[in-house]
Amino acid sequence: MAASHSAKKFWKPGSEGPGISEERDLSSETTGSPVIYNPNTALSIENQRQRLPVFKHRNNILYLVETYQTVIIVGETGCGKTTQIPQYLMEAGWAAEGKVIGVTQPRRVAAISVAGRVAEERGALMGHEVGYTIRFDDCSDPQATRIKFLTDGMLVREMMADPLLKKYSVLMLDEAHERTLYTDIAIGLLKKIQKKRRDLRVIVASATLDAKKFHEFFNLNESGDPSKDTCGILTVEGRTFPVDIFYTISPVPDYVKATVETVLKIHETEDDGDVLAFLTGQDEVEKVSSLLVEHARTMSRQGMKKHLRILPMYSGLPYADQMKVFERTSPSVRKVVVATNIAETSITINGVVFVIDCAFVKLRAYNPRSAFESLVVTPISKASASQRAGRAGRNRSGKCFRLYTEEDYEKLPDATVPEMQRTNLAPVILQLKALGIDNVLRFNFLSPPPAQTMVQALELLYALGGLDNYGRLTDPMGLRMAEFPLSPMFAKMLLESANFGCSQEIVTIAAMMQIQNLFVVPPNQKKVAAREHRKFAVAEGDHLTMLNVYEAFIKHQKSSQWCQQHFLNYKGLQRALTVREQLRRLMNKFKVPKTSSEGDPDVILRCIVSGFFANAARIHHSGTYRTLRDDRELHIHPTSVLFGEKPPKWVVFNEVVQTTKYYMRDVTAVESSWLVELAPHFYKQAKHGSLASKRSRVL
DNA sequence: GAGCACTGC
Repeated sequence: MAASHSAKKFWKPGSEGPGISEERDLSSETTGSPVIYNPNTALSIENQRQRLPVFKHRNNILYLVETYQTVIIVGETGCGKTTQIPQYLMEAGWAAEGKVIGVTQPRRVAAISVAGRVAEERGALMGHEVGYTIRFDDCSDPQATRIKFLTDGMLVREMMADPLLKKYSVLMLDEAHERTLYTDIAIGLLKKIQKKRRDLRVIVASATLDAKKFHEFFNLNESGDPSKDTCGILTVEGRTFPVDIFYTISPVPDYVKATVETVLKIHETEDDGDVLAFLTGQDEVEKVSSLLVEHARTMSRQGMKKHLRILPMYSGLPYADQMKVFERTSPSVRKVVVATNIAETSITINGVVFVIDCAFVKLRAYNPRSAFESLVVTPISKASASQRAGRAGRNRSGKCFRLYTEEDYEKLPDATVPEMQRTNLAPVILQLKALGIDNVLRFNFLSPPPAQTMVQALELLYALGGLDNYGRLTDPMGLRMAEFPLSPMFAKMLLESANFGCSQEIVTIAAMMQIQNLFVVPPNQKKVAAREHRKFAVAEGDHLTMLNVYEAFIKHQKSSQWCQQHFLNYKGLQRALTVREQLRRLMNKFKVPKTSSEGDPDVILRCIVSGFFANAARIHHSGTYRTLRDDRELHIHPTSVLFGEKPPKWVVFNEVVQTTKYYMRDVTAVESSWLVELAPHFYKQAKHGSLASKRSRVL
């Protein structure tokens, strides 16, 4: 770990160059890309394993797991905890008698790549002794697999079939400091399981900041005598390179401009090494990229020897363009990746030596009063700043340019608000109920969500018929809804679809709505793309438009070329096929018959209303929409096919996103009579043929 | 007239 004792130096983007360095600690890091083993040059696997920092702690880790029910491991980047600890446990006998050592990851790719590495180290075929389980891809063997990597969401699913997780002897929750929704749920549930299963061991792998919180949460010792603690802590040093941190002298008025200036300054004054710049959204990424491309052209014309290659990176970018950031460049080219937060944890780009950090991130927020989610540009946390800086020190020592003052850094919160406290909880509450947690308000949350958010969730679940008057899961509706890997409104819509005679179409629509960025819009071909997309549009709205796209995709033999011609997300559509198949299987399980509307749109729309009635809006004389529930102003999202068209009187929508205004996404025109008919417990007929929510004032 | 952080089941 680097000491922070050198003189603090600052620089100002656009004026003087970066000054002397100050080294700082870097926080723990994700298990990144798979390591490639070359038998000709590499050390023997055994030798490599012993050189990892975690190896020195092997016996201590085994002692702690033997002694304590829960062990918190603070493992820094590159210490080897994820790949080694499960192997130590297996070697010590924790996988004997058919027991399994489970290791969770927040992301699918991480689960696969880490499993691959461990299988390779053990000389095992993937899916036998070592395996992984993620949605749509179970590469494990119930008899043979001893070490199993899985996503934390998958672990929560497994609890529905096996509430005490009997097959596991140890569960290690990796990257717990990220505090993703499912990691937090798993943590709460595991604490409950541990009370019934004293033999179950839990290892929480986390960054320094959160270790104490995890320890307090898991320690069941109330005697005040530390020798009776049920939870231990161990810190394992990492293996990363030092990163010098630079702050600005004064606050930066415009970080978009400052990012461009800093890239150019680095290019002029610094040695070789690629640049990674963090911004908050697609717009900013495109803006900075295009400005830099202009500068790069000018510099080439002026005969600058070293070239700049500018690469935008965000999740909505077409797959082929995303892949470009991983391509190697020639030594005469400096790669500049301009990215959203996707580059903070989800992807790792090799060769990055310089990081530029604007101090902001776009985060989901949930307003329990309006029941709307929004995306808000928020200052990052210190943990996040550290994570971003660490991206510069993976291959050799690097530099991080923070576009804010050290004083402002000190004001940042230590950690990001856990997802549990920023999201709509209806899916979580439904799942907890299905797992037998009757009183969800008293569930042992690591960070309890706002009570009002829970009440909102309970009300919605009641309105959907998933809960009864006593808040108990209904049988069969609630039980079945919980089995769908979708939010409760979708589950309700699917389960009702047989009553409307359109289960085939509804399964397709539900699957299509799970994919993001179905319509691809390359920034330089906006008009052509829009023209192609209009070909699928129908007056009823986005749901039937998506159905059209899917059916056309099938008609054209699921061709990737056809997708490209029509600016459609091919990988997304492939995913929709898989999701659809999974949903179809669940429908069969619940004996929902296959029926088709045979071209009648109304039955499909009515079925959508049966799930999404709570998300209804009517046109206001001002020309904008108002929610039926509480008369809030809404607008049709510009990505909707209904945007710019003659606005229908009544609509239902999938979700609301708040940016500059409240926008409805995935919008479909409906009849007001359907709302009263299909949700009589929710709406009643008011004066003047209008509708009113039973939960708010009559309009 | 105008907009889409990132995961996961």
